[in-house]
Amino acid sequence: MKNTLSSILNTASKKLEYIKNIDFTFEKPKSDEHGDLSTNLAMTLSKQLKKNPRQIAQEIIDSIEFDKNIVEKIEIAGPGFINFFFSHSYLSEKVKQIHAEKEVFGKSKKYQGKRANVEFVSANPTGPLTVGHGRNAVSGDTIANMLEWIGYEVDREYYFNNAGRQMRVLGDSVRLRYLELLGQQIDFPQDYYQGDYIKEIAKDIFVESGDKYISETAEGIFKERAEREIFKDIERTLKRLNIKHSIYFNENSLYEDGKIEALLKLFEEKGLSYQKDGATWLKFSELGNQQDKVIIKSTGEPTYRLPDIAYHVTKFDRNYDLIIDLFGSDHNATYPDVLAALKALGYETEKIKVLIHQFVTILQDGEIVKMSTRKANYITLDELNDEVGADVVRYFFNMRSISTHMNFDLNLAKKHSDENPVFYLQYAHARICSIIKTVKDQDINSSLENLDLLTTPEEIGLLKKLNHFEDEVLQSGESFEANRITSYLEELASAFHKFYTFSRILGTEKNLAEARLALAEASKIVIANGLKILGVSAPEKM
RNA sequence: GCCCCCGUAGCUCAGUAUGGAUAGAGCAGUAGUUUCCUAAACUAUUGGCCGGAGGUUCGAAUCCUCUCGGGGGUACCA
Repeated sequence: MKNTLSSILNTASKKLEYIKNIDFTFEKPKSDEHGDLSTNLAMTLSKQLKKNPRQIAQEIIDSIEFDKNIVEKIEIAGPGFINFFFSHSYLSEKVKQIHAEKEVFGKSKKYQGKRANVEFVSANPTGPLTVGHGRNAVSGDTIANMLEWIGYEVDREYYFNNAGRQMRVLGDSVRLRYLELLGQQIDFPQDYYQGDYIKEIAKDIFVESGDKYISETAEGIFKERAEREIFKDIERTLKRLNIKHSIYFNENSLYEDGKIEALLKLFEEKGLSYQKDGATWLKFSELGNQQDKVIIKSTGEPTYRLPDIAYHVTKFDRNYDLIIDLFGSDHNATYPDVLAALKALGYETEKIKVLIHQFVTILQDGEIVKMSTRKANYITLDELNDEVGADVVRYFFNMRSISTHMNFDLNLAKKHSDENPVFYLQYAHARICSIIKTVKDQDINSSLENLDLLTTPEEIGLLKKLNHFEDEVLQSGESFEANRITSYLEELASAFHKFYTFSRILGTEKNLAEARLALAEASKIVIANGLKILGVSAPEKM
């Protein structure tokens, strides 16, 4: 729709100098009286041209050439909006396109040939994924889906770290539990991992090998075993949500491949690093950030910043056109340093989009549950999945903007109440499947020949909604906002339910019945495609 | 102290990028709809000083300043 209008408006550039090289923007007016699409172009131009916006709007309208078969009328309204009303034949033409394109309807080639990397989850294997990780996982995977729909070739990447203090503590937690099983008196530190899964891993080792590892260090078998088991669980949890990463990037490889060393050398050559108090510092204060930070501790161990920077260098080396980092707000202090360092090294940091999602607050029995992996006080993603199912989990996380602090009322989610709109969408889809089956039995087959018969307000409302799908997908993908898709689908389902209520297929004159069936089938395709983007199933029956 | 996010209807949230036309939706509430393709639906309706105060503008939920409230950060932890 927007493309069609852009090219129509461009015809005005033959007569109007100021229309040249303008990137037209359109919005969908809130009220139907204001047309199908609208632009505030004349109002924007009025400042620069110093003319009355309504007068500019009139000039534009007078200068454009358009086909009455596409645009029925153009109006100037309010302070200077130009409102466009599409013709019925243009709107119904979309039904033919949907029938022709089916499951690829809505896909765009705009970013064809471009490659994107979406890094998400990236939780270290220290325990089961929590509800908070769930938000990250679902958002990341859906963003990847949306990018694919607008033409990108996408890699889904998981970055993890199996060196460092965190994992050492994990290994030692298992070791202590193991010693406990051997009958030793242990002192289990408070800041160690308290969860039962630690005891289970220790028990497995004990059952298999007895006291064979009584003198083993934390870094050996204990850490290895814990990491392997926990990672396996994480992958299984993600798989339940239909999430699968294509690349697992291990921090260790950065050391093994000499990437860290090379980076350190580069910093030194460029005069960006210096030594102080036995540590190596990076001059972030000269790169526009608040203060210098340590990249190598006096103990010789790097801080997380150094491998993070090196890791992002590899993303640039892998030639992505778009690099997305998705993480929780607890990490919001780390990315300015990484970006500043990359920029100083000459990388095009504009390619990196850092998306930060806010925390999920869990309400259980009206009380906020404070979560901490270490204290084992959390609700796992698996538990949530058990309670409400993957469709609800995916839809729930997708329906809100990632920047919002989300309240997740467990009791409510468990209830399966009407408050969850995923059922509303799925029901619309199931209903259509049911109609198609019923009317096929009565020998009614959809036809694209008489779409001009679709003239009731409900039919036209549905046609209009279907016409917006491609624009919505594009806009969602470009802004990385899945909640645009969920809102759109809810409106589409609502338009369909209205159509269903007022436009019967059975008992209607044949040509009209066949046209209505074609419209219903088109709605089914679009709902299914939208749900596909979100990673939610489209059931045939409910 | 400083940085990031949030504050819009009883509840959960859109709308803020690019300022525009009477501020939207779902749920809850109220009143209705089914001899008829799935009532997990539909129709009508109640409900708002867009946290507050200034400012910019022909025009502000949207931009600027200040302020109040909530969350997350601010390590030689990740």
